[in-house]
Amino acid sequence: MSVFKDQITRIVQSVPSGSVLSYGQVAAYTGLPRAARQVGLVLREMEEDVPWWRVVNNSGRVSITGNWRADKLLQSKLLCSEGVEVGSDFTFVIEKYRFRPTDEQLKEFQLESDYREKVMLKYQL
DNA sequence: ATAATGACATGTT
DNA sequence: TAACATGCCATTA
Repeated sequence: MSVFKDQITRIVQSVPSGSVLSYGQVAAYTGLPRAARQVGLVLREMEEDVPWWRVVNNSGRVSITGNWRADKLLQSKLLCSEGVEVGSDFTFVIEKYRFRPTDEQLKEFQLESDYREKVMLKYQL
């Protein structure tokens, strides 16, 4: 298992029920802010105990495709069951549910302090 | 080594 | 708004 996958696992597992975060956000927390696409590729093969459905497109929509064990409808249902109001067009107001880690949580992602501040700025509303 | 492949993001039309 | 184009980069073939 690569470090990248390992980090993604930890990050996604730290997201509470009812919250969501974008692929780019996950990427940013791994220290590779431009690796959003890879996050999706990794999630595709992820373990069962990782709440993959809380990871969404930054524009506020469920964008999952080409996965044999999960599709947009399943993800939408899972999110709805957690209180995220997903419309029939698979969109929702992301800023209403976006996961905003505490300083403590961010530190657990082991990022350098100056980089950590940038990430904080980018994803606070 | 090299090249193709995307559950993306962002800026331009 | 929404569609399109371009940049990205860890994996895999």
